[in-house]
Amino acid sequence: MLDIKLIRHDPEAVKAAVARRGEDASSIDQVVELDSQVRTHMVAVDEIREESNRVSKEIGELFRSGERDKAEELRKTTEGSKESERGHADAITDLQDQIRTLLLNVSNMPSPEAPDGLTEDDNVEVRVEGFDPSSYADHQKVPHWEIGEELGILDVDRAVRMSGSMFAMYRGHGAHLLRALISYGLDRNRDAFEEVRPPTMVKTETMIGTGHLPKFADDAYHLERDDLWAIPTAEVPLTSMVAGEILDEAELPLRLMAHTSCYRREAGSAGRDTRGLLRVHEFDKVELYAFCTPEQAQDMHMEILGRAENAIRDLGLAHRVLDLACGDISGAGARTYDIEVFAPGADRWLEVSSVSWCTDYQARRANIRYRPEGQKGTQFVHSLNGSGLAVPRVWAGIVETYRQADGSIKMPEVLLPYLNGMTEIPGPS
RNA sequence: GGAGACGUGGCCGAGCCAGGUUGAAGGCGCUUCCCUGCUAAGGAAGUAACGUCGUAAGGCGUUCGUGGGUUCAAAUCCCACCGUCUCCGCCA
Repeated sequence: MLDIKLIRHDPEAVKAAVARRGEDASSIDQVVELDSQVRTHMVAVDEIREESNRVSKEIGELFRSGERDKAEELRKTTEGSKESERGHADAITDLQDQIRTLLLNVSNMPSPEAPDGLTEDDNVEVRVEGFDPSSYADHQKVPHWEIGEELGILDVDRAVRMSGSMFAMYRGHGAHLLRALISYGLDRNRDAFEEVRPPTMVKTETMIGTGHLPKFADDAYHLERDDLWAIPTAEVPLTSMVAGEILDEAELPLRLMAHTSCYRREAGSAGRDTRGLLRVHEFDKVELYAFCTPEQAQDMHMEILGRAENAIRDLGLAHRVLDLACGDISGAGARTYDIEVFAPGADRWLEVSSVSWCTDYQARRANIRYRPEGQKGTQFVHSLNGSGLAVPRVWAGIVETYRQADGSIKMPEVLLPYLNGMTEIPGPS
């Protein structure tokens, strides 16, 4: 959520920033207008309350000194003020609801450094590593869904039978590889990030706090009977972990990581990318998350990006880093870098991480503050998040990239400590 | 799922039954100062957030789990919800 004071103070700058995303900024003008009405009513309410507090106190004193008649007389004078107060108070509630609804649908202002442009075609390629299209042998040009079936490590058909399309089931060595990737993703960040295993089903208000509701209700799974939502990412519980709290500056940056299942209905993408693991309703992910001061945010952004990229690099996967154009950054982000892995079998780039700096947009919404040392008062923290390791697509990249001529799959060196002696997934017998 | 107890400031904990000088006693913690050879002990003062008006000093308002209600007046009475604890039941 954007800062109402900033909007009040400099609406044109806010509109200009929002417009860089290609979003309609007219709601900012509405907010300014509604906000000034709110304050008019607030002054009125405060004045009425001040008066009635004063009178109440007087009545109390009269009662205590036994002057009941005078008290009764004074009480009569308060008649009517209540309705008036109620009228103003209701107006405030109503106006603030309108403002909130408008603001919840306004995305964060992109960083001035974020590249111009409205679509993914405008994303800026920051670097490409290990990618040479001519270097792939024929045995690598087999999509992972075919490899998975051939080796019995990925069973899409049976997963679909029990859960419907866009669900997958890993088996045998495939399941082992998945488990190794999760441990690998967590362990390499253990030096600085606290490992958390949060709930994956949360209350409605939790989803609202992180901005996934009400706007994206169609993208999430909802258990009606208990009014619980399946989280689309660990970002949801990790943000809520400290929602409403005031953190000590000394504990910032607060680095957290979590492995969870993530659940997405993918409502808008029926029929797209449905083969294999390209897009699934349920997947495992190691999420990196940090709360920090505005001063620390830039470095933290680079740190999370670096950690996510190193994990991919050390796995030996061809990848590239994109600096997302304003129009392609998701709602809460001010600046986002995507990491994409090249999958030679599927013959395409797969997004495996999206590292976002959300400035104080999420913190404002979830009310997460800190007390700057030596200063009075509190300030909103900055929040940052990025996938440390999104399992299915990395799994796919490994299986395709490391496929040998005999159909076996060599395991990347860095995973060996997690594989109990398994150095390859054997080829077809 | 059944029965009962409970939710107060950074923390502990009074107040609630009998509504009113209670933004809330007392203690701990923290900050500043005094005293003291050092430390400890002791003394004094201070110690919330948010909103709004104001150039400012400051004023006013809101907040005792959350949201409603009763009342001139609610931490205190009523209702709903959320959560915690104890016992029983069930269960990995």
